[in-house]
Amino acid sequence: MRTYGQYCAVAKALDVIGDRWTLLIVRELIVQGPCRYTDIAQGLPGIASNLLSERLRHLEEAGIVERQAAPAPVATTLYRLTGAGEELGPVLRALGHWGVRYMFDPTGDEAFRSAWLSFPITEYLEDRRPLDPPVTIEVDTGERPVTIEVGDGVVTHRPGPADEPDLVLRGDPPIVMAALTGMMAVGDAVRAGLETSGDTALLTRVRPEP
Amino acid sequence: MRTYGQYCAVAKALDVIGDRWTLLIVRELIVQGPCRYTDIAQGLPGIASNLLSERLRHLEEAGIVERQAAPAPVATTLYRLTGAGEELGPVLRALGHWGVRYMFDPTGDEAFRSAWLSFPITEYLEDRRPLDPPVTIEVDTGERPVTIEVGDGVVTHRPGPADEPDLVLRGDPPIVMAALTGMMAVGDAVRAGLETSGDTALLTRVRPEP
DNA sequence: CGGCATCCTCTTTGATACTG
DNA sequence: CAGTATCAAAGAGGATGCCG
Repeated sequence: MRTYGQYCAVAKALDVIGDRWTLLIVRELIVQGPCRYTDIAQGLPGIASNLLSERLRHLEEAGIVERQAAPAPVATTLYRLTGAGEELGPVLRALGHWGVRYMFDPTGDEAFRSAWLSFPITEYLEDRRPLDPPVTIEVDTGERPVTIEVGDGVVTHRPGPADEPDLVLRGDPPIVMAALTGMMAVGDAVRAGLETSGDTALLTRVRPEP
Repeated sequence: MRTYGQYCAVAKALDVIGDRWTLLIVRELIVQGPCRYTDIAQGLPGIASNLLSERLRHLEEAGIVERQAAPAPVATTLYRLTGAGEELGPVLRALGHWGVRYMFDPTGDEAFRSAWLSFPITEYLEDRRPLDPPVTIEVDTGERPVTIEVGDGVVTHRPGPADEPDLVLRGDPPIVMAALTGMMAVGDAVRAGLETSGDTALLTRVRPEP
């Protein structure tokens, strides 16, 4: 294991989770919850199987991930974060917060999983009118749909379609991001390819202050 | 440039600052402020010169670092963080906060710069008795001394010795860290090699709640 | 000196194939 | 499904040389 050899909290953190792919594995375990090897792999398009295997072993030795022996019916190993692993949440949120600036560049042929929206949603959206009745927004980007529920001052989200959405946003991930976060006016977003159904005025409920 | 090719805020952040050494260069520019190539290099023991050069170029292209042409007398280039670079502060603080858990292992022959204490100090110490008169603590680890000033509810620190310290802590970095943060009782720390002069009871002023 | 560029060796990675 | 095995390519680390 290659270390920086520095007595510094930042360097020591990077010694443990600074290798390529490592933090993205933690990301998958945070947004997906405990899951199987193949679930992690499909959330990390491009990773080589040997690397995923090696990184998981390293994370286990470091006490960040633990593998849970097969429960009777599933008969497979589950990977889950330990307490120390969960405590990496703030690191990932800080990275995601900083990285949102790159989400509005036109995406070429990048991979996308709607679970990754978790970071922008929890970091950027807020319930700006907590006293108004709850609202459901469905986001549909071609991948799995995501449902955002807004009400009582909190914004939550979950995978899957909404039963009776008040608003549906459909389009490529960057255009949906721009519309959700207010980087682009709804009219401009629609002209750029966003499809909507429902009350687009509801977006002002969740967008961050300009 | 190698990217993850994922439309995800975290992955895109790591595309830019995920390479080896990159975040540590940003760390140096945060704790040292704007400085010269050699100042960065001496804060990064072990880095190869070509890597530092390449990373700085990359950071400049990414708009995280800017180089300032030689002011007349110094006749050398200064590197400084841009706004986007400063905004990496929360990322480094989150990493440092998480990494403090590794600061209490016995250090073998790790490099140490007292400027690196900046992260534990600002993350962990607080003024727990803001109404008491101000207090000055000097930390001396063999490297450059650091002075911590506590008063009016804020904890500040600066390089260099204190004029009239109320307390001086002297010893190897891990033992000083343990004493400062309260991971170890003062008596145990002294038995483990800590030297003190002044009023060790002042430590309760800054240590985090147990 | 400060700020690199080059060359060389060694380690890590990425892509693919294969196995219990 | 959950990995290992193999191997070519890329990157890291170290030494040295160059140039204002």
